[in-house]
Amino acid sequence: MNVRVRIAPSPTGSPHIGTVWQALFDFVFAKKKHGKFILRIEDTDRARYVAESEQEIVETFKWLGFEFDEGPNIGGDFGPYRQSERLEIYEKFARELVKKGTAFADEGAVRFKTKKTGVTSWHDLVGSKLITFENSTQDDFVILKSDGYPTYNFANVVDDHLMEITHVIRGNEFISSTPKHLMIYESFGWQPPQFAHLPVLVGADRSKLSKRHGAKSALEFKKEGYLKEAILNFLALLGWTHPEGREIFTIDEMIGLFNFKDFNLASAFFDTTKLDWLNGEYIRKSQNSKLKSQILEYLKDISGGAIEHPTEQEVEKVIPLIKERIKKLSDFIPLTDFLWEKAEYDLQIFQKLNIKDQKEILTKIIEELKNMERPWKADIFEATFRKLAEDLGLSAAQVFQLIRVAVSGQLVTPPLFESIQILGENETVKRVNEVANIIGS
RNA sequence: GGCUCUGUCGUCUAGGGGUUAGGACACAGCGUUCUCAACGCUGUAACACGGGUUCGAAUCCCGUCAGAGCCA
Repeated sequence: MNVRVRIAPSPTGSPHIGTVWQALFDFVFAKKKHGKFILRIEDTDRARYVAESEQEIVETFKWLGFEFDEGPNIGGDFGPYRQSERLEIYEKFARELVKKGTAFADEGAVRFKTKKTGVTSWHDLVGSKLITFENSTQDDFVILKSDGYPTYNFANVVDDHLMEITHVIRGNEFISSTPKHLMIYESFGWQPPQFAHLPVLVGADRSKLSKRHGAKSALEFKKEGYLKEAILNFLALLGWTHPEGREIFTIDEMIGLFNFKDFNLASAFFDTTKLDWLNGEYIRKSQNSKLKSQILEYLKDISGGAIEHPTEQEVEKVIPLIKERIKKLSDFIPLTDFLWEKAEYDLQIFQKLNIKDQKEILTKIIEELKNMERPWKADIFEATFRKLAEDLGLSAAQVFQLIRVAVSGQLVTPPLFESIQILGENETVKRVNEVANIIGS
């Protein structure tokens, strides 16, 4: 059997993380079965239609690597994959059902006549279980609205059949409408696909993640400095478990091992705490050269154009210093900007140091800096200021921390010696001098 | 309200008749340390509740409760 799986988002806004989570399993299953992954735009809800979101859907999937085999392309023709351009098809099939007697006209709309006896059931792939509905609970339902647009229930079935979809993988909010879908397949005499109803992702209030509840779009995560590899890995961990219990794995590894039977049926709370950790893990194990281009690309992205500083060489130099200190690409900025920009000083910060006579100490530090042979060497730098600390009756940590704040205006920076090396001898002395001048005794 | 799905540490989860209920994140403590990280070690923390079956139930069955979804 040639497996064909579709993801069918509605263009009601930039796809949020719940949609991406669904798409991940659609994609992984299709690849696992060496089948086709298809994108279809379900735009029959005209009230909520947002034109740009079609492009955002394509852009998001492309960014995450969900290459689809069939579907619209950026800037290309959405035509056949957009339901709004297939209205005559739904109308034709609705008429066919009326002719067969399983649907009837009702105040301008067309309504499907459900079976009222017996049961409708199917074997759901997720959790491998039988789900059964009494047909007596299924009311007649509208398939074609009076404005000529099909309802979700109808368009979905017709398109899935026409596109020869073999596996319908979607959220379990559709479990209740599946008996309706099955009845439509039956009255056409069509072979229904297999169903896999995934649990839904929920937000802090335990209700389904949605834009209305402030669910972030996938592209916002990109803006916040998350790597796509980390996002994908994190999403995979919600509901699915690697057979060896591994927490870190690639999508390719997942494709080889995936099975719906192993899915956890409970809805998962989307909590980014672990995503932050995973993102840090991915950054730490990234090759320096790769991380360099990721950071440069990120900086360019958020500034919306070319940037002067940091340059490629500057980023390269600083990467070993920050690699273990950033969880997100965005963390790069506050940690390093004092290196390429003028440091800003809030004098209150010096009080937090809990060191007396700072002006005098800074003067001594400047003296040492001026006497030190250039270029400064890390070991000599360290020995010099350890000695100075001892002479002043201070701990080495106190002296280093004072230099740190004097040079950066911050309590937290990358390692001091290395930072100063990037800053340069002249700039370092200049900054310490400035601080010594503005600080009170 | 009817129907359906789901309940294991704070979060993501493993397990699925006999386990000290395992792991990861987070959190706390200790170590290392020029700050912060990273790293290492240690710790706190869970089977929703009630019945039943059984020698034995977190695990199987029934009910209750709770949450979610769809429909009205």
